[in-house]
Amino acid sequence: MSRHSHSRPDLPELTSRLRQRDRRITGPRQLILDLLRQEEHPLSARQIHKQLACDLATVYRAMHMLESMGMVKRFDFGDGTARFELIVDGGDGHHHHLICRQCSSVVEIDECFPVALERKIARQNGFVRTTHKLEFFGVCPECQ
Amino acid sequence: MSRHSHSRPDLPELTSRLRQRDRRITGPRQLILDLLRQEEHPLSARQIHKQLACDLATVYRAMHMLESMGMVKRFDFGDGTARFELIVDGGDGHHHHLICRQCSSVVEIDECFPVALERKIARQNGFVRTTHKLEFFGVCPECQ
DNA sequence: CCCTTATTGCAAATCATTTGCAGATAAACG
DNA sequence: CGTTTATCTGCAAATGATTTGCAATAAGGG
Repeated sequence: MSRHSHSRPDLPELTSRLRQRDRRITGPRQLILDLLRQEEHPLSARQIHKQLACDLATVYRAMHMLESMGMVKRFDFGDGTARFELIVDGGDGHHHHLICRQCSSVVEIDECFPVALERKIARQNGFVRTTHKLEFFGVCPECQ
Repeated sequence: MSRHSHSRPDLPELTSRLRQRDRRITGPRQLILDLLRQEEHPLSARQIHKQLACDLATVYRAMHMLESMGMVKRFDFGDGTARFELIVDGGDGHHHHLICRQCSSVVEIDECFPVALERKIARQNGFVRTTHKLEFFGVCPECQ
């Protein structure tokens, strides 16, 4: 069962989380949340900005706030542009992607195998509070 | 056995590879190769530049050339700065790191577990020519 | 409805990286 | 060795992502 079968929060559900944390429910924030809500894949700040009537700086500021609130997760596809995804399942949003290096299409990878590996590596090196970033790259069926 | 027990090429060995590919053996390139040769961990262009008497742009240009020649590997620690490591063992330099989010110290992880996983994910999604980027983050013993 | 304070838009700043260009210099040749 | 020539380098300016200062605006409480 894919994580995309998990509940996608509706907009009031999302904005109420802002209210609970003393954050104002503004026009731009509603637009941004509503857009992220409908997206399966991570979006860059520029992509978000292009589709909405609000400033780029506002998008970046909103992303920082939402990230610090644990509502969005930042991903890094190695092209120098951060991408953001709404966390939909109440967890920490940890998962991975498979990205086509030709057309940049994205497949969400729901399973996370490296956890066990991560624990082992952490233990071996005396590290604590470990996480990891893992993304896969290749050429998708369409681009072959 | 750690990959750091593998042979570390000496400078003439490295520069001769440039000659074989019709690349000039210049002062800056020798400095850069000699510095990378002595480093265990990836260095950013800025770090390289700070230690050498050559222009930052020259460092970046050298990195591109060396990367395209398969002599250095680019790593991404998620802080918006590329880091480069000399490939020492004749392979493709593929490996991973464990990075302290406090002091930025780096541990090289020699094993690569996700290969099998990568194949499975590639097959399931019809992707070909896949790779992956995987880095671990945590807090090192000193910073705890 | 008013007040206070968070938030926004806009422009300018910052940071990593790239690029244009004229001068320097490896490497080939005689 | 000197000449030649294409490759490199340094410097400065351009680029692209992201951040920040600040005055104007707008939530949300009273």
